[in-house]
Amino acid sequence: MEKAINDATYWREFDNNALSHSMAHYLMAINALRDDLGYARTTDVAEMLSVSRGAASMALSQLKKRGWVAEDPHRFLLLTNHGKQITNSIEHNYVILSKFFERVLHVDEPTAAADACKIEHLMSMETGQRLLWLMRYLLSDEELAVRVRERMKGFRERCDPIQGSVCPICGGEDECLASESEAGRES
Amino acid sequence: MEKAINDATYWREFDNNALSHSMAHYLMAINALRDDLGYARTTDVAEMLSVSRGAASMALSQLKKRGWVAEDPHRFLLLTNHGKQITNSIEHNYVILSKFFERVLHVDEPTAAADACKIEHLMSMETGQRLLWLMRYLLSDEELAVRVRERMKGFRERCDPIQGSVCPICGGEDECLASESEAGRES
DNA sequence: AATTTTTGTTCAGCAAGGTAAACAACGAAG
DNA sequence: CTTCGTTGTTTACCTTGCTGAACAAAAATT
Repeated sequence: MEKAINDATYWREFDNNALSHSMAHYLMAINALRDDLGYARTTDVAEMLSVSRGAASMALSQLKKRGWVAEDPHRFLLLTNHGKQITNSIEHNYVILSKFFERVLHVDEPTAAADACKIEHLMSMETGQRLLWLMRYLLSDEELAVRVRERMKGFRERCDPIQGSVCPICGGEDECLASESEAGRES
Repeated sequence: MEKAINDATYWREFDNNALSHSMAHYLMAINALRDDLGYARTTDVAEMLSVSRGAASMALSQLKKRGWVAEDPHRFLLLTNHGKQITNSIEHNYVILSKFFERVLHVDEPTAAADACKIEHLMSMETGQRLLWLMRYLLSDEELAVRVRERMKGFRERCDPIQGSVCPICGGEDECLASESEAGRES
């Protein structure tokens, strides 16, 4: 049976997530800095993330304690193998999401980036993998994919009801898209 | 120009989000209880979310202060119009996401629900709307969509590289899907 | 009417994640 | 050698969101 949207086994997994949003960005900052500068220090991480050195210091000591971050002989920050794996998977999710939003859904770049950034560490690898499959297919040169893109272009522009389509949400016959425009965004 | 993944204007929006994950679920709990029981009290909300009555009491007083929750003449909890709008949009996002994961990506139900639950309040309405468009199209009876579903079934099963396809992530020629299986999930 | 239960609120405490300020330690420059 | 700037850590404090315990008020029972 399907669990309710408020089922406690689901809704509280949010906080129990293996890696918090901020921790993910500390890891990615180390990665980016080592690529850009060849090294990463606490101060550099703090500056990149626009947090105080104190906050960075404490967060990084947490990550060291968990075995995801270490220091090289020159006392520069370093991702451990485990840390590198985690970082890669999150960056991977970010790229999949942002490119999917931009190239498949044609969401504008800033919105795509913002949405992907919030979601990257929450989407399971399972879902990310399958989203990548879909995107690879829809963006391929395969004749069918090309025709779908063309067809979807018109669909998006006119937002026209598809013949014989049943709304995947309400199960109804096209009312859903219309009724939903009422639901505005809050302040 | 494209902003970096760690750009502070993006990564810290996570905490500045208009509505936190837990607040969203307090709102949805009220909604669900009024549908199920015809009323909603603090204790009912607490029980549905598996939190203490104290936590629910404090969270709800926050939501009242923000004007999203009120009390009816019988002192039962009530969503204001504004609160109702917000709740609807989040529930809408949840349904879009979970159905997209299940029916388009064929993710198993528990994973789809867990992922959707974490993301529902973070995905913009813009992106959600477009995702709905895509899903409506891909699940429609239109001849092209049917053929795509059939084609994707084989694609998923064999995970075969598509002829002439360029990996939307690395830009390369099919190495990306392979190299990515290294990136395991952490503990 | 008196007692017990349920309900809702408040309070102290904890954890995550920030800030600002104080401070130690190192390295370069006078 | 001393002084100054940078670096990294620590400390006190804030906010969100939870727990558990104490407590008041309302409902239900006896």
